[in-house]
Amino acid sequence: MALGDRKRLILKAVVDNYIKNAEPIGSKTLSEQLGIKLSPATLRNEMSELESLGFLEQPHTSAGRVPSNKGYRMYVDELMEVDTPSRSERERMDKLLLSRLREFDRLIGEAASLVGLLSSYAAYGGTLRIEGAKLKHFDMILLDSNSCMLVALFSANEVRNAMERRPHGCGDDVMHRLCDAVNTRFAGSELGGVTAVAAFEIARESGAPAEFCAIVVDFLRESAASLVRRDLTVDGAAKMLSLPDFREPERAHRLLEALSNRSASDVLPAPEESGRVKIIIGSENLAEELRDSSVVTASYDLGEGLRGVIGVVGPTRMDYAKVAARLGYFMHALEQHNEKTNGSDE
Amino acid sequence: MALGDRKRLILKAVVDNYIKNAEPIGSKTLSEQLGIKLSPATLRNEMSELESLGFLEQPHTSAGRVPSNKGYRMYVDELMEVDTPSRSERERMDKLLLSRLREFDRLIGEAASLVGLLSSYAAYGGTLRIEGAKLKHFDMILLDSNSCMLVALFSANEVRNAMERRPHGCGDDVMHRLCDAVNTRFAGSELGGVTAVAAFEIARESGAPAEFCAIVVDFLRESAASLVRRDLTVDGAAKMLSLPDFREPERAHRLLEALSNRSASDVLPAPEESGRVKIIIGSENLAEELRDSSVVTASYDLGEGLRGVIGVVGPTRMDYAKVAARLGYFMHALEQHNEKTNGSDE
DNA sequence: CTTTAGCACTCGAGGGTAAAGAGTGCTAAA
DNA sequence: TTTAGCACTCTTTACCCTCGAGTGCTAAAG
Repeated sequence: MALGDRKRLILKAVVDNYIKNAEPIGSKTLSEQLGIKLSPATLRNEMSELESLGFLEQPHTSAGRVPSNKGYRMYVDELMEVDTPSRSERERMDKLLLSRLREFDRLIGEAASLVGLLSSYAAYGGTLRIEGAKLKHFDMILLDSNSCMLVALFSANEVRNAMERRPHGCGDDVMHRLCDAVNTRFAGSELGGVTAVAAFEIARESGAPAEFCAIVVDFLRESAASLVRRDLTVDGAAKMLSLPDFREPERAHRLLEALSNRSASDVLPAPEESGRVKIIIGSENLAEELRDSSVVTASYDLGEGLRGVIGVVGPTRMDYAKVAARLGYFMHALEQHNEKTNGSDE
Repeated sequence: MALGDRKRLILKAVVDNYIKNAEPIGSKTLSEQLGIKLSPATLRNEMSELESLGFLEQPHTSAGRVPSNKGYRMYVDELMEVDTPSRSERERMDKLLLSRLREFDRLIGEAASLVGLLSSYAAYGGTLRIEGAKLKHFDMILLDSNSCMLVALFSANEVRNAMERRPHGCGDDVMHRLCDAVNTRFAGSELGGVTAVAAFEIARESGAPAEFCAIVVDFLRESAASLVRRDLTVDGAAKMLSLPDFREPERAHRLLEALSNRSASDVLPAPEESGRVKIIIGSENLAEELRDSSVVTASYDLGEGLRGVIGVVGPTRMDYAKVAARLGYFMHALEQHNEKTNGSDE
């Protein structure tokens, strides 16, 4: 489907214009805006052909043309120009990155928010997925004679803790042996196949009550499970209400409902190759309610199973170039920083 | 401002009706719905008086009447009937309460969500405020020769942790002394006036590098600060778009923007006496953008400085009786449970 | 004195028509 | 191959009209 240069130019102009103005564009206005000199009549012919090729659509007989999903696809794949983030935008992203290094999930959530904000419209969400998280260390903090705190440290520095009643008549030495038993047995493993049997064995090895060991094992299993997949918030959806695309309230309603009911992982694709920006246009969306919206996503993979996707959701008429460039920039910065840190760490 | 019994009855009927149907009610329909036999003409007189007293309003000359803010206030304070939660509603709330005991902030957030859901419309948020949180215990988990984890346990079982690089050439004994020094100095205190001087003193007592002690002190201070006030999520706002009150898109936009930009503590009042349900109607709201919305809130106080408010936001036409009863029920259940637990704990 | 029936009046909602405007496709000339 | 001209289509907007719900007022009835 090689499109002639002139058709490509015209298609690009139509999409650019529609993204900017949210209104169908006709031959006359187009002829004024287009770089090359072409009469409205010629453009009418070209546009009519682009329509029969499936790149454009007419809302009704006598309106201008609007890009079809196929048209957006072509635009995104071949036509759009890179829209480099401005200096101040880059600074905001860099600053966010540096300020949230300690709290990774907030970082990802806020990054998505910021990108949505920078592209001046759209709602955004993020998914965080830690695959094969390994237990690095288990410990207990003995508080007093009848309470203690369980602490589990996993790869990617994820921590989980829980307060527990301390078993009666169980000296510090027993508790320490329990810790050691858990660590020798589980440290470095994925806790995938932890069974209740393990609790008994640990109890035998350490001399701690079986009941308490069961609590510890459950804690470990639940903690590990809670790491596997975490959906992050959808934010900024309200902003979209002011977009002309959502003048019909029911369309707005549908989208907002979808964003608040569906989890981010429903909306966003599975993480891919790191740094990769992916664009899902209208009907390409799996979720029924998003068929007239688009999603721009970027994947990251920071090692240690820390992978995920962040994404920006907006109408199909969204400013793909802008969003993609900003997501791309952030991801690039994130990975660069990660490499640097890991380099000095290991 | 003692209102005659008949006027009270009429006002109640008008508000009830408007809450249900979202449409102004006129004398004729009212006369059909009212218990006592009164002709439309009589009702017109009464309603006209209620209007000049400020309890009712007319959207325009020839529409029915609608309650004013003052009318809602009267309704809420004296007129509305208790709307006891159904058995299944109570069960849902009880179940939520029991299933989330370990994660207090999630509990509060989800409770608000659930109450919003049960009352079939409205957005909801919650604020959690831990006042005067005291450090219960500080500990370090020594992972390997160059990393360790700081753990701080505060009252109300709030935990904070951070990974830190372990100072070079610093034996386990030094680290333990450091822990002890921190605990003897700070355990049981509010960490309000912790200064950098403390870090030097701890360093001197324990023999740990001053630089590392400074890191520890900063960690403690930041952790304590992060407990003081936490705003919880606003959820379910999208549902409100289907309410007839938000047929004008800009009104919907204004409210949703306010809910996503303003923090929950901006919208909700300061926590009050425990279990107290408070209703803020329309113009009584401090936040400008909420002047045509209402907020029903309930405060809790679980001791140990664990106080807060959860609230349901909706249009002024919201079903106050329903929301108030459900919030009240949940709070009651929460406090009862809390008393029971504390009773056996201490 | 209170309640009710009657009546003229007001105002918004809904429906239909007409004019305006934007854009198209087709044809024929450049 | 491009362009000018023209008839045609379709939406948007304005306007007018009618309908109906609801009101306030007055006067009669209880």
